[in-house]
Amino acid sequence: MSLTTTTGTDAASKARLRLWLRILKASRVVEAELRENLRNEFATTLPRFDVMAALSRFDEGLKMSELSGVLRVSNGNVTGIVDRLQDDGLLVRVPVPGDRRASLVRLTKRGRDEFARQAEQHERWIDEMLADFTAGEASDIAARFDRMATLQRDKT
Amino acid sequence: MSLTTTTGTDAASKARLRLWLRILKASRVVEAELRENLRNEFATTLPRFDVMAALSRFDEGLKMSELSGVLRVSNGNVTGIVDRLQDDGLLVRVPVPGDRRASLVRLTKRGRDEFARQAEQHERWIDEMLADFTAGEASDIAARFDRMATLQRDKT
DNA sequence: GCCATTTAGTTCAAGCTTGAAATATTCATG
DNA sequence: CATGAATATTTCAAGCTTGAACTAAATGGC
Repeated sequence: MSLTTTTGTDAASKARLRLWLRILKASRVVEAELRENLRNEFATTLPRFDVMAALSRFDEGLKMSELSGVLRVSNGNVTGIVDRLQDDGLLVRVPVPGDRRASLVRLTKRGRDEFARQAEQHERWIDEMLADFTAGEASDIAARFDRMATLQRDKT
Repeated sequence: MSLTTTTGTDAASKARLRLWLRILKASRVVEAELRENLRNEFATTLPRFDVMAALSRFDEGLKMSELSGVLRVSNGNVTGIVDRLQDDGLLVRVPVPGDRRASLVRLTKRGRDEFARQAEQHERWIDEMLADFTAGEASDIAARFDRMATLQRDKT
C-alpha cells in the first residue's frame, strides 16, 4: 500500500461515513421540503421540475438521451416524465432532421413561463433552507463537492 | 429588513443554490454507485439496506412508525419494504404486548449476519468514493451539515 | 449494396415513494 | 362505560425509478 493512500485507516473511514450520512440526511430534508412546496404551490413534482430545469438551460432543446445524461437517470425513466409533461403542454418532441430515431425535447412558451415562476420560488426556498451558510461558505463547500463528484465520475 | 438577515441578497442566494445543486449531484453520484454495488454484490437495494441499517442500531427493534420516522420516509412506504424483507427471512414483526395495533420490527440472526457483511463493504465503498476528503475535512463538513439539518428540522 | 454493429428511444415488470383513505385499536373524558 | 379523538398500521392509486428486452434507424466494413 502506498504511503500517500489516505483510505483504509479506520478513523478516516468513519469520518467519511459520517459525512456521507450527513449529506444524505441534508439532501433528504431539503428534497422533502421542495417536494412539498412544489406540490402545494405548483401541483407538480420534483422529477418534473428537474426535467424542466434541464430543458430551460437549452433553448435548442435536448435529445432524450442527452436529457437522461444530464439528469443522471435511466433512459426509460425520462420517457414517462416527458410523456406527462407533453400531455400537459409544457414541452414538445421535435423531430430531428436527418435522424428519424431521435427527437429534440423543447419547452413550449407555456413551459418556459411556468418554469420561470417555479424557479423563482425554488431559489427562494433553497436560500431559506441553506440560510445557515454564508455566501463564502456555500461557495467553498460547493467547490469541494464539485471536485469530489468530478473525481468520482471520472473514475467510472 | 433586519441588518442581520443574510438571505435575500442575490449573490448569497445564487451561492446557496449552487451549493444545493452540488449536494444533489454528489449524493446522486454516490447513491448510484451504492445502488449498483448493492445489486451486484448482494442482490439487494438501497431502501432495503437503509431499513436494515436502521434496525441494526436497535436490538430491541423498532415500531413501524419509529422506522419511518428514523428513515424520514412515509408510513406506507415502509410497509412494503418490511414485507419483502420479512418474506426473505431477514426480519420479523413481533407483537407488542399491551398494544395490539403495533408491532416491533427486529432483524433475525440471518438479517444481522447479512447486514454485517453488507455494512462492511458499504463503509469501504464510501471510504473510496469520499477519499478526496481528509478525515478533518470530512468531520468539519459533516458538523456543518448536521447543524443545517437540525436548524431546518426544528423550523418545521 | 449487404449485413453486423451501434445508437435512439420505448416498453415492461418489479420495486420504491407519496399522500390519502381505510381499519383497528387505544385513550381520554365526561 | 360510552364515545369521540388520537394513534398504529395497512391499503391504494398514481407516479417515479431501474435494468433489461425490444423496435427502429443509422453506420461501417466488406
